[in-house]
Amino acid sequence: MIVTIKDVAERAGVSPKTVSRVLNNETHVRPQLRETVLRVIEELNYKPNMFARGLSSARSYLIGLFIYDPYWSGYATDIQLGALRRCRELGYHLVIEPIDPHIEGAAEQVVDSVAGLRLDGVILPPPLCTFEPLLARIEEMGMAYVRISPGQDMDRSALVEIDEYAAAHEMTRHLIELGHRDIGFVEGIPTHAAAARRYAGFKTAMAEAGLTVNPDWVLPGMFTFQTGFAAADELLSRKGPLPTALFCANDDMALGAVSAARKHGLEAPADLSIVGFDDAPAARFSWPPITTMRQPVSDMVASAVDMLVDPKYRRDAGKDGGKPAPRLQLPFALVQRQSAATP
Amino acid sequence: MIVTIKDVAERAGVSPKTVSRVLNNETHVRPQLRETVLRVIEELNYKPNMFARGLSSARSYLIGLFIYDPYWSGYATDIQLGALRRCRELGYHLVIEPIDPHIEGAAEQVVDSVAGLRLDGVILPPPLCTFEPLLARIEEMGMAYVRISPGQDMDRSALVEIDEYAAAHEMTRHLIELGHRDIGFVEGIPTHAAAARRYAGFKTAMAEAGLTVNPDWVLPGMFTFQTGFAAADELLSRKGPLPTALFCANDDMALGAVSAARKHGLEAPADLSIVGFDDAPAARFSWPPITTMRQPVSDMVASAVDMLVDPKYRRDAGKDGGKPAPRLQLPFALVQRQSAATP
DNA sequence: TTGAAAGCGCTAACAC
DNA sequence: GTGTTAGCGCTTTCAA
Repeated sequence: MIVTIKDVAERAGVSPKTVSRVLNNETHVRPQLRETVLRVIEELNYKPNMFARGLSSARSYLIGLFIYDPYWSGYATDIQLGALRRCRELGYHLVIEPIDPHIEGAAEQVVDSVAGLRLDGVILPPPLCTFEPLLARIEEMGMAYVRISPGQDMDRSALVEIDEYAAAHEMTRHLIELGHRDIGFVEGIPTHAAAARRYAGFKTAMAEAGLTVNPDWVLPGMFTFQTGFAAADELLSRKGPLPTALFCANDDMALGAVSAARKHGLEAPADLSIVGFDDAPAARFSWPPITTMRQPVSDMVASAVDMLVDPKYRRDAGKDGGKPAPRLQLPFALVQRQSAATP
Repeated sequence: MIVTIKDVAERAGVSPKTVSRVLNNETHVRPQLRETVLRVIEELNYKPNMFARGLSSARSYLIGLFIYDPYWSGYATDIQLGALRRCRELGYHLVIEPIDPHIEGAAEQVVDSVAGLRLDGVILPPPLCTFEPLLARIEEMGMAYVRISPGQDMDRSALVEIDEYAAAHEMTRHLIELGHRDIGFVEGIPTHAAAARRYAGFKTAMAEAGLTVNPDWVLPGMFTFQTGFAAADELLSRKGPLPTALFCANDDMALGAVSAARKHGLEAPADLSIVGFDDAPAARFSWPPITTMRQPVSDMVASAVDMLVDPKYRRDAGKDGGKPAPRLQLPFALVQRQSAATP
């Protein structure tokens, strides 16, 4: 009923070890023999048992993706898709584990619970990539991991990112070139280091253009629709002068801001230009479509998978303090849509 | 370095088998011995190796969730959360596998690729729960599976659902009681059987109230923001008479419809009542918040996990043609928010 | 370039 | 109630 490596070996007239060699693309197999084995594998529809494999070798063909995203923004969506896609391409499987940093001991518990899975590595997107208890436990267990856009501790582990600072700088330039001088900013989660770098890029671009940042127009946000809504709602409720443009640190908040503006009888971009960051799916389909900064999130996570699969990151690699942790920077791109225009 | 069952056994002064018994909550272990073993496990921070376990037993402690949701609606979000949560509670892990039904052979390929994982079962949410090639392959492989809201083939396998028909009926009644007589409907994906049952519930409720369904006001949709937007956009562009309420077969489309209405200078609910279905997270936070029908999606999937973990659904259970496939129906609830009012 | 033997860490089956 | 024995299906030695 269930086909094992022995069945394949018998039918192909070779030893199990030879089949194993073919399976793992090892060298030292006569091309002709390899062909035969491959054919038999096909014929018998043989699928190697991952458990037997994992038990006797150092690899599990399993990658972990740790997430915390209670509001399931478009960002988290892309993260998953990228990981899923590349895992599929490489013959790996993805194990997703949510972790709530606010729950005492949650991180440790999750890491322990996957310890038995012998994951080949784990991927840490924001905000978990800067969650210290989690990092500590992962390192303690000797697991390989790659962080996505941590924005700090750059030499601590492999990471993939975009230049958040430069991207925010470019977005701000875009607003300024459109003719805006009074620009507000809705910040992201304070503990998310990338959020700080976006704000830094904004501030620098303003200063370089000889513009001052009005502190009253810098609002707190948590990267969610509601906090974007709340920030804009609060801003637009005031008596004083208002900015002509609002730079939200991500798309979900920009969407919320558009909604809040509407509540105040204001339309984007006619009455207020609103831009986001990330290029989440919803930014494309909302009304108006949101001008944003595209981050190749899927590609970033796919690269993270690549790093984990690469032999030198595997858990049996051993630390060679020599090499610095690899740091991959992917390109970003301004996506002009209809939520921003001349004031 | 790595703690095995033998280490625990030695330290506790028992045999490995006894440790195994404790691990698996088997009977026939003296309470006192059990205590000792548990303490040693704790002390040594022992984590059973899933591979060894899976290799020698029939269980993998792995559940598969197959999804197809290119637009990552709120529905898919809840599906995942429910599965993740219950798996965590039961000590299982979730392996997520996307399948695109439009790609020739994709289903077969995915099922083959997880064959080596010996999943304890797979969960099939819409629209995959009615995708024949997938079902066929899963059955061929002898895998246990539970479908979510398939709406057809009710005796084919275990399933979890709500009474879509009754729910849509109730929502329509709500609109009618609000005073609406001219009600439009935006349909869901045609191949999604549950979508048809929602429409049926709508039609019956209308008929029962002596109201006619204007076929011009029944628009096609695909359960996405864009198709909801497009449907409403098209409807509102017409010269003729317009409905006073629009029942969208899910929340994402309702959100799109709200957006389209706005494009035409119409506000919900003042100018047009718009309701959805599902109670997706976004329905709560949009402006206006969407009146919708709550489906306990998370609980439904959690129940599906329970079914799969239950011994009698495990892959070593064997088919006993006697028992009918279990069918679990969970309660729904009307959630009145601000997108619907009297005409 | 190939194969034989010895486990990997756990649990099933069977003793005691 | 508890322990012993024998694998699960693969990969790793190491020998040929």
